[in-house]
Amino acid sequence: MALAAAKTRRARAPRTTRDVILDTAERHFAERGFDGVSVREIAGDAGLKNQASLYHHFRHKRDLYEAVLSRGIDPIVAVVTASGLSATNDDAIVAVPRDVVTGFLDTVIDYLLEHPNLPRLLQRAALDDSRYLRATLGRSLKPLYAQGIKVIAKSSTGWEPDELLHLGVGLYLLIFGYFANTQLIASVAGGDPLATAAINRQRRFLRAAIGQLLDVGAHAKPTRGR
Amino acid sequence: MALAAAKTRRARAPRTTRDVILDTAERHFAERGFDGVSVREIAGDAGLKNQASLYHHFRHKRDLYEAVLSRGIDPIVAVVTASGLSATNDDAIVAVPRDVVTGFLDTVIDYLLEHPNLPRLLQRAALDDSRYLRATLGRSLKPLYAQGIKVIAKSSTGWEPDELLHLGVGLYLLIFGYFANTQLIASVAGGDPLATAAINRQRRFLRAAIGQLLDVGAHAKPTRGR
Amino acid sequence: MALAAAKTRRARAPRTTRDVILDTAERHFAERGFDGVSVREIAGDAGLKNQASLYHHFRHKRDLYEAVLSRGIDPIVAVVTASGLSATNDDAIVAVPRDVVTGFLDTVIDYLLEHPNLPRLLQRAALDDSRYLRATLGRSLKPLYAQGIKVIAKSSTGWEPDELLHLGVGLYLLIFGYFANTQLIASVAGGDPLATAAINRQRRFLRAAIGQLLDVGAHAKPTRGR
Amino acid sequence: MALAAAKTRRARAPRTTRDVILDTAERHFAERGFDGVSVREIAGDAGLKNQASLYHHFRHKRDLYEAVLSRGIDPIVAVVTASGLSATNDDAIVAVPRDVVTGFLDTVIDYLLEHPNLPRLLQRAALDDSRYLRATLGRSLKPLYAQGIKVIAKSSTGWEPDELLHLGVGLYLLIFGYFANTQLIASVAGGDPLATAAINRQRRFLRAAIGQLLDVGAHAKPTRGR
DNA sequence: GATGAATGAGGATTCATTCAT
DNA sequence: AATGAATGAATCCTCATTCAT
Repeated sequence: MALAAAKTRRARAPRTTRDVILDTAERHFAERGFDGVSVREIAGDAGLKNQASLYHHFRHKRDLYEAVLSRGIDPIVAVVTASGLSATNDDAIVAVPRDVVTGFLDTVIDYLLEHPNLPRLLQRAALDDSRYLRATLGRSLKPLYAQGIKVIAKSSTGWEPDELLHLGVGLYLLIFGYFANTQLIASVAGGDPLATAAINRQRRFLRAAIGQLLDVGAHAKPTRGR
Repeated sequence: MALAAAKTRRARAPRTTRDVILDTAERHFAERGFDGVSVREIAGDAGLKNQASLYHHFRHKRDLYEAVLSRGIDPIVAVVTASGLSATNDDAIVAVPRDVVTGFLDTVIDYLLEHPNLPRLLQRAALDDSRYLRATLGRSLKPLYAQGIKVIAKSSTGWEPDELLHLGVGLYLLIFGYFANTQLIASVAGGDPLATAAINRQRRFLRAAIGQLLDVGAHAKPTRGR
Repeated sequence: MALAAAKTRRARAPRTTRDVILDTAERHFAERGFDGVSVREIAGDAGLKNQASLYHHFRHKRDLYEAVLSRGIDPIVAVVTASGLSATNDDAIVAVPRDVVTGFLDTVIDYLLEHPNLPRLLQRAALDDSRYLRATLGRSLKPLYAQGIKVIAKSSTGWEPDELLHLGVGLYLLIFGYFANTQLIASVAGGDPLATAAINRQRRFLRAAIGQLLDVGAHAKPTRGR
Repeated sequence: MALAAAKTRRARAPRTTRDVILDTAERHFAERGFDGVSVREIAGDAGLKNQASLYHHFRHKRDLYEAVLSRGIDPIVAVVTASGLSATNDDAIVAVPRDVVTGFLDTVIDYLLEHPNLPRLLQRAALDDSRYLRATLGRSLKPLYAQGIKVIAKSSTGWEPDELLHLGVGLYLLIFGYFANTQLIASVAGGDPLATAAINRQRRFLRAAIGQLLDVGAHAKPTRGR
């Protein structure tokens, strides 16, 4: 399928200089942020002898950054879209069976494991006042979120309509937050959060947790208000 | 109570230059990160005529940053510790009743609302490979997390022991993630995530969600393994 | 001969930016020392519009300084080595006839007159705790000194072996000290120590003085000890 | 005598802050030069908590430097003047017997050993275009040199009158150069040039060398001219 | 497509010095 | 006599970017 094809291409095809630059930049931007990385570093680590060479491929540092972001975000959007959790026609949206959720989770997690820089990269972009995220925001992120909320609405029980937005955010945080904060988790909890065993625990935890969150069901929710 | 007193003091007491610098730096670091802020900016916004003056109070930019972090983290740790969710004696740890959880949530949320820079500041620090977080990590964050896991263990049902670490991380992400990502949420979901109505929805959502997550209860969890 | 050729090349060849920087830096470092000169000054006097340009050729001020030192010291070492006062094979070392000493002196003095910054530059480096001299020290200065002592041993009479090290230092001081301290000498003795007449007197003085120092000979040396 | 008294006073008397500053500054200026030392360093090492305190004793860094120089040079001039090598009345100048030379040498060397910073300090000042040395120059150094030449004239044989100026410089270089360049000597020759054994060798060397230089005597000097 | 060289602007930090206390 | 605080100017060095080759 798409992912395997991409993987193969990435491994076999003679990567262009542009791709090497993008890969290097992705890693650096994820690790130290836009302002923490210099064009010189990226160019050097990409095997260029001179920063000027990089400007042949990207007119500005910002352009490079946005290219890295797009290249990182678009496939994720595609993965989510392709997972059967969304539909182009609103009427076609139906409740998602639990095994589809499980499949979706596994697909996303697998993708993040293959692209370990992405979660941090996105979290950083999100913090940066969406300064550089703007380009991709309107185009793909916003509709994706809207679509996701609709699916959640169909697939969950017991939530008030206005709580669904918060549930959507919560699910996003649970899924991506773990991978974006591996450094902190390692420091605080010990062990490698990306080790196979830890990942499997996280898979189980996410399945159970999301299952619980979708089905507030018969549970008597505590008194609200305040 | 303590918070009100602090608020008053903060407002009335003749703030020292050092405090003004810290406040200004906190805001800037939260908004644009360590590398995105120049000492000149901080000094200027703090009312100093010259960056040199700042160096009279902090020997390095990094020192200032760490002072900002400590000043931000320590009270949070104190709030959590004082919330009745922890105990110095392990044997004294008991299951936390739901209304205590609710009180804890309200306290933390109130605190974060009063210090709106903190969540982003911490999220940024967490992403930075904990470079600058290290100092505070061992001292307060790590033991706080360990303590939290024990409380969760007593207060939850249906989780395997090795899943508790992930549950702890998940609860942290749900609570702090919302406040750290208000920019992104505003962009994607629209509306001001810090408006009173939104905050109240988030309070309700968190109460219900955390309730659900603590009680996996009789639910049949999906098959694990993989 | 070699010197003339070098002189011509220096004057005619299209000097590279790097060479211009080195020349400018040499003059400034000699006149005011490493700490007394700013990179801005050097860059400006070298015709660069910006200090940043200088950093394209030398990564640090210190690197520039060491390049200046090496470029200054190495030819002197070469001159001394080529003067017939040394030999690669220790067995080949023989007493140096007086006219060879005279020739050596003239060569060295001619060289110093052509590079009037060198003596001060070296004297400054020597005072600086050899901080920056280290690079050149082990490589050329130390072996040169060792070799020189051996030649002096063969060419002198009447000195105890352990006094030869001091004689070597003394000869060095006599030869280079005059050129390194021209400013002081001018102030104290009046006149221009680099005027032709003064230089000729210094040549005569050095010849006679070195002759005397090499041949303690039949002279009854005063009682020693203490 | 005077030196012993000074020594005692230095050790016993409650040194004033001003003296502590001068001592500290002397050491630092000798080691790293005027431009290589900051007022902050001197103040700190002198036990002051703030640089401002230093300005209570010296209005400018330059004033402090000149005070250090004067305090260092004046006693040396006094020592030389008191050594019997000079006279206020020109007619009273007579040839100096060799044992007086020896006594003079020992006195000077003893003094330099007690004030190990002085030689480097003076050598640095001499290199600095005598910028800061000028003040003291006319007052004491110039007449001292003139006087010294007269004594040398009476005490030496075989030198042409116009060579005496160079001989005077040469003797100065031999005596002070060793102590000013101990760092370089240590690096190049190995061993500690200020160890007792090395100092004794230097004493013997200087006695013999100066004896030789004063008495060109019957030696046939090489042909001059050029 | 790549690179050596250059550059204006700005980075953090230190400088000597002053002033009120 | 001493010091905390402040400050303008300067420090070394790096930034992103451009241009000719």
